[in-house]
Amino acid sequence: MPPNPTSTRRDRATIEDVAAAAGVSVATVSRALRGLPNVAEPTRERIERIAAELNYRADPAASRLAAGRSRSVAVAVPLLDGWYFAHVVAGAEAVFAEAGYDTIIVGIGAQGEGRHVLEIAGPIYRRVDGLICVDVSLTDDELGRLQNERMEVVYVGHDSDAIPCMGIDDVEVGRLATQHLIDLGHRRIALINGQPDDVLGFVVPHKRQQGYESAHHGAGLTPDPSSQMPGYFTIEGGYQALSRLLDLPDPPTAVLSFSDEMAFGALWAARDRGVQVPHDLSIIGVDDHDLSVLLDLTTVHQDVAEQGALAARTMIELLAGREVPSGRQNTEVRLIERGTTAAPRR
Amino acid sequence: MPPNPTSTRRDRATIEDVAAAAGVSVATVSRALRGLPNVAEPTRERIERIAAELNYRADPAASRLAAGRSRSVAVAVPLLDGWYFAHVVAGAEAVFAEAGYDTIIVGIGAQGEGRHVLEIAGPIYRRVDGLICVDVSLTDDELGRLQNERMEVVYVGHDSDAIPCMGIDDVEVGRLATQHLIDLGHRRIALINGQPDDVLGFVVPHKRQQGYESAHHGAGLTPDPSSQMPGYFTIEGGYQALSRLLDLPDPPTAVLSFSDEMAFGALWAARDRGVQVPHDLSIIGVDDHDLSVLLDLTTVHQDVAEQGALAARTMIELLAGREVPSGRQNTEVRLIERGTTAAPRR
DNA sequence: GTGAAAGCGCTAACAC
DNA sequence: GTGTTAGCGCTTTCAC
Repeated sequence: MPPNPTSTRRDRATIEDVAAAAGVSVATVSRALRGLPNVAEPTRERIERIAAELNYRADPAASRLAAGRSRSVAVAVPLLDGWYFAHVVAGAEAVFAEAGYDTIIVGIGAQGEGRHVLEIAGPIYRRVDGLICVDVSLTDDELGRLQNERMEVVYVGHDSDAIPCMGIDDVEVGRLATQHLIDLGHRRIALINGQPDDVLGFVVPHKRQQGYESAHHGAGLTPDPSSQMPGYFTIEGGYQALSRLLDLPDPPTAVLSFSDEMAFGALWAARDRGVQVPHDLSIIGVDDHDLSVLLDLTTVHQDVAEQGALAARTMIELLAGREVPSGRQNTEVRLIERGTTAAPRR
Repeated sequence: MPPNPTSTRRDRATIEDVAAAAGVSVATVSRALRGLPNVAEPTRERIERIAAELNYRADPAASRLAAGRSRSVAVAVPLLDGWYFAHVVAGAEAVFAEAGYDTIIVGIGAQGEGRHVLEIAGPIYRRVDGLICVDVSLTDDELGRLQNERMEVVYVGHDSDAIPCMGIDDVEVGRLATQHLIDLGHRRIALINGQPDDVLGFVVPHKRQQGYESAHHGAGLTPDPSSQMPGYFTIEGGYQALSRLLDLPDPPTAVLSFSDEMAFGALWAARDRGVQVPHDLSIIGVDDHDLSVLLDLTTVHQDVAEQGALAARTMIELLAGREVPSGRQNTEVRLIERGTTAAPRR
């Protein structure tokens, strides 16, 4: 075979090239470049210099294969284009990038009709060191299988006592928002919820609903189940939900929407119907979406990017083998009073 | 060394397990499972059945190392939480997932101050087969280096004649929006642009501005450079930009914002100032953001998710070794007239 | 149509 | 503190 130095394989320096140039073995190069002990300082410096000159970087596939770690994590979300999910992912990605981890995104598809984690097992299998599930639930079996493959799992939104979970106090969110409406004098408070009835143990709306109910009970009121509509966490869903609520024989004077995006849809429906907000109807959301201030929407603020960042930091700790308390870690929420809520007209 | 069969390595079937169970060699298993020729149909079926039973999937790191392809792509975006970027990524991810590719997201950081592609080389180096740059530019040198490593590159938004680019006709966008305002009778039409002066050859605002200018010229008008403000493609930036425009000695009667999010900021500023839209001021955006209908914003519609999907399909073709025409592939745009534009008051 | 064997580029024992 | 070496699990010639 003729020597063919200018062919395809001109590309990249390997660890052997660095070792040869530095006059050491590949093992030493590997140690030096990963900051492991047992490398003399002058040796390390020389190797680092040469590696830089040669523009060498370890092939991730090769190190994954040899070491069993890929320095990448997956973030699973129902849909990528929702405001909430985009912000969680953004928060997580920034932290992971900083720490040298790659972020693989996996869209599960909303409404449970989509791919389930059984299927995302494909992208995830042996490809990532950890998985962050954002409002995506794993069955015990799935969780067990992942952990059996030495994968770390962190939840955002969902709850579990087996693994670390980031989120907010959703019961408090429901309570806070409902109490605000009750304090204003409302008695018929409708709900724009998530799914009609909960598909995959999506616990967030359940908990918010608990808060909604407890606020009612605390005021000696009984919530009316017939004024609780699914809004699917979309603008369109919120529109539909409020439309139906307004068709009720005894329509509500106020509505709590479990997301700002659904509240936007509700605002839209109200406008289409000629219903004056807040005079005829008060609307309160949850999230404090970037546009809520513009639409003057009263809402419960949460820091979504921070939850993503927290999840990422927790994951990094876990992957570093450090102990992390499983269970919930909540970020603060607070009521933001704006113009879409007021006392009922009578 | 004592045999230790029950230790850590209990996890997963390897290709050898499948080969043994099927009574064939690993080579045949590999061929069969990847749909390559030269496998007898009964053999293939048997192998597929056994692989399924054993829940076998090829280790991606091992195949990457052996084959040089990782079946994953990177999508680089300035920021992940903008509406536009979230939708491009969502569109691309769905297509990639369908085709069995993993999607790695890489946030570059807005405004050029962030990490540049030189640095994203880290996550990207030998880790992905291709890179989609969304409003992120590569220098010729960077592009050359990537291609030298046999990576395919596709642009969304940006322009290049060396590689395939997805987008819209940005000149037409600027022209269409400006013409709409001119047709309504406006003569002092301000602009809310992207960066103050263009950092990294971000060509999209430039082209929209060309359209803005050509519409002016076509009507015998001369655009006023002093009424062109940077809005940084953020809500906040749009707010600031309109605030400054309203402070001008001779404020505009209409403003074209190069994104709906900036237009939302402008709407907000107008409201804060007590400026009535559209009576005192017309505002038109670009995007047709999900919330534009709610804010009754006149805008130029584009299908963002489709651009991401197109980019992904193009990338898949490229990676399959099929020919793809380099150069631009535009999706349709159209004017959506809503309530924020009207004839000037006098 | 199928198998044997040589790597892909790295990490991790272990020996020195 | 450094080198040797045996894999990691797959793909891919090349024989048969």
